[in-house]
Amino acid sequence: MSESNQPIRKRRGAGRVTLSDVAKDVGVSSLTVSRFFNHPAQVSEPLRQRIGEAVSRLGYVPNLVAGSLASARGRIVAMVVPNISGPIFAATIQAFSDTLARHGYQLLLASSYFSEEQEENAVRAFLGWSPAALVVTSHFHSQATEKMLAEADMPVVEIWDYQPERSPIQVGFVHRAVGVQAAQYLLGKGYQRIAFVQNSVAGDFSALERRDGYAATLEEAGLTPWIFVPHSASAPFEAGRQAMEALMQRSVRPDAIIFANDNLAAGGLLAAQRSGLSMPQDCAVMGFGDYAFAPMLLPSLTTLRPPALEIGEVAALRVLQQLGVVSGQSGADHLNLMHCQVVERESA
Amino acid sequence: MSESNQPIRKRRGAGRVTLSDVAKDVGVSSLTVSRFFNHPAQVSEPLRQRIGEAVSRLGYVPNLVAGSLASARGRIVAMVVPNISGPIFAATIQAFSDTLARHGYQLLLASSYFSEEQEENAVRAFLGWSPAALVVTSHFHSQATEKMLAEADMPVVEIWDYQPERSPIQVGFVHRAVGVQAAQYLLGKGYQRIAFVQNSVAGDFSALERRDGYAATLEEAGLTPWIFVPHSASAPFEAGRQAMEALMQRSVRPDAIIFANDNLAAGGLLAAQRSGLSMPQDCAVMGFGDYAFAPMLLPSLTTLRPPALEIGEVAALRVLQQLGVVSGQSGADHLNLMHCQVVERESA
DNA sequence: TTGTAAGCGTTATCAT
DNA sequence: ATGATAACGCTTACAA
Repeated sequence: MSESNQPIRKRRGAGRVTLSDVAKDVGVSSLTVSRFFNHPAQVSEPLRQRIGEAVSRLGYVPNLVAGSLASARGRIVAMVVPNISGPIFAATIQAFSDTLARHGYQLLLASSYFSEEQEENAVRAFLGWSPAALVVTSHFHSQATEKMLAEADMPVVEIWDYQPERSPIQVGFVHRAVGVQAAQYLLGKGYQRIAFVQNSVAGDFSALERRDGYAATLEEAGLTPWIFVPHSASAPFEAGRQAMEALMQRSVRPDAIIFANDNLAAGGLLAAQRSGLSMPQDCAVMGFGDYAFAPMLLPSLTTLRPPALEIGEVAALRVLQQLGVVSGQSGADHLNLMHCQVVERESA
Repeated sequence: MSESNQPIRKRRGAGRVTLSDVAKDVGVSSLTVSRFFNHPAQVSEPLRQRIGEAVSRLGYVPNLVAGSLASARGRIVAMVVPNISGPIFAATIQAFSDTLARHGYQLLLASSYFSEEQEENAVRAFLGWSPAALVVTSHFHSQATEKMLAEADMPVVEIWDYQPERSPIQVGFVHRAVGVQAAQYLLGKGYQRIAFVQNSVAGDFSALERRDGYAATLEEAGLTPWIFVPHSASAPFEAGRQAMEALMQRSVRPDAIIFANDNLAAGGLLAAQRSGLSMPQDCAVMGFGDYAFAPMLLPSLTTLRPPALEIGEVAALRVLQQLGVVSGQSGADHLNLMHCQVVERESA
């Protein structure tokens, strides 16, 4: 029998090629191979050649899990958004993920569906991976989540919102100001009886902030806010239809409606068409989000365009700066105020 | 001085509460605390009580990185899709992520932008995390990616495609068949001069398979396929417009056009409207994808609806079955053939 | 520029 | 039902 005392040791690691396998092959210590990856400058040129050759010949894939455990800094960034498939956050996720990937970081993603409980679960699960950074959406969190964010030993970013008094890095805009912006736009156009249709999704608190901005602006102008609340269970389109029908059969009709988002607005517009109304003559309509379909509706939808892509990019950049991966001044750059833009089309 | 010989040891682990901290607090070995999480049945009731109490009092968060290294099976699943923000894959990602999360698995996500090179990079990066499973989109991969998939020591799933002869689990539909389906639908409606407009994105090979299905069907019917190729650099809307204008100023016009996807179709429809054409009288239009705006166009868009959400759900389920997390028969369930559905609206 | 030794926090093995 | 010990594969601190 030859060499039968070779340790079997295939218990766990299923025979993957390891750092020391490469090291053995080249005839150096595993430390040197590690340096080859993390500090190539510290390895001599001839050695670099031979190691590089061995790495690709052996098909070595660095075990990032082991690396993270050893260094306590994994190249993963975790992100929680209300939803992935909505037209709003997808662009942010995409930009965020791409910017990270360009620097060797991967994205761990979960959605909260505007539920603080689900957000909390996601954050808790993420923390176990000790990600390099943690990104959450808006400043509305459960107490437990707040606590985790405060104690988390890593950069924390809040996106799609802007609360200068909060300590996590803020990348977004002030929703209340967006409500003001919408109301002012319509007032400037001469509309007087301006209604606001709330989102049918209960947990969308940011939409309520936009509503508050609208209400305050109307009151300042000496007008009475007029808020319609759809049945909370209904789907967006349906809620928009509901709102439009209810509002237009009043004896005193609104002359303009701000919908909490473009989905609701689209539902409203279609309902109006069906009733033979012609917009914006009978009633102006304004949305929020500038979803892909906004320019294709009839009439095309006037709406507010949030800087979705920019938020993703800047958030990623701030994370990378905090991690020291890319350079950037330190000042008050935890504040990143952005703005929505009125996209004027036919409906208002 | 009291206890000044306490080991400093704050080198790396940044003072997080560990398993053995909890164990020390309760007065058991860390092994028992580990069991409390992974095999609760093996821990006696009174101990379970005390451990549970200590865990929440100390705010212990399991270190998933350490756990993964020790057990060589992390609760992470990696997924590569062409893009996140497109209207097509978002629903799949959402459903996939949610189904996984329900079973304690997290989603690691990256996008390839229909580039085999970017896909390869993403897969390579993911493998380092030794995810529990790996999901990629379609069967078009670089050689190196194929090799990695073949050698990966974990369940591999290909979604949005169906190639029964391939070994990874297949969850999706046959794109060629969808091309046939579209052509047959239009032929059935009596259209004769049916054109196909290719995607302007170069790497979208699946769209080419749909085209081939269309071409074969026309030839079988004794008709000549008529394929329009937009400038490869142009954006989808723009490409659709381009195609529509080019095709409609021919002396012999098509009486129906199949666009590679709904974005192109929307561009085409808008261009037609602008030229004063009325669809489908002057020319029928059919898309692919059933994007959110399809019912809101004028005319509303007839298109093929892919089972996006279902793909995500089933893919997640198959992964969980392979991992033994949920039960399921073993047979030939690596094959999951689904179908697209013609959504008949006004445009064709 | 290269190497040695000591963890990182958990789970698998084997024992009691 | 519980525990002692040895991995898991890598990186940091300290030497040489």
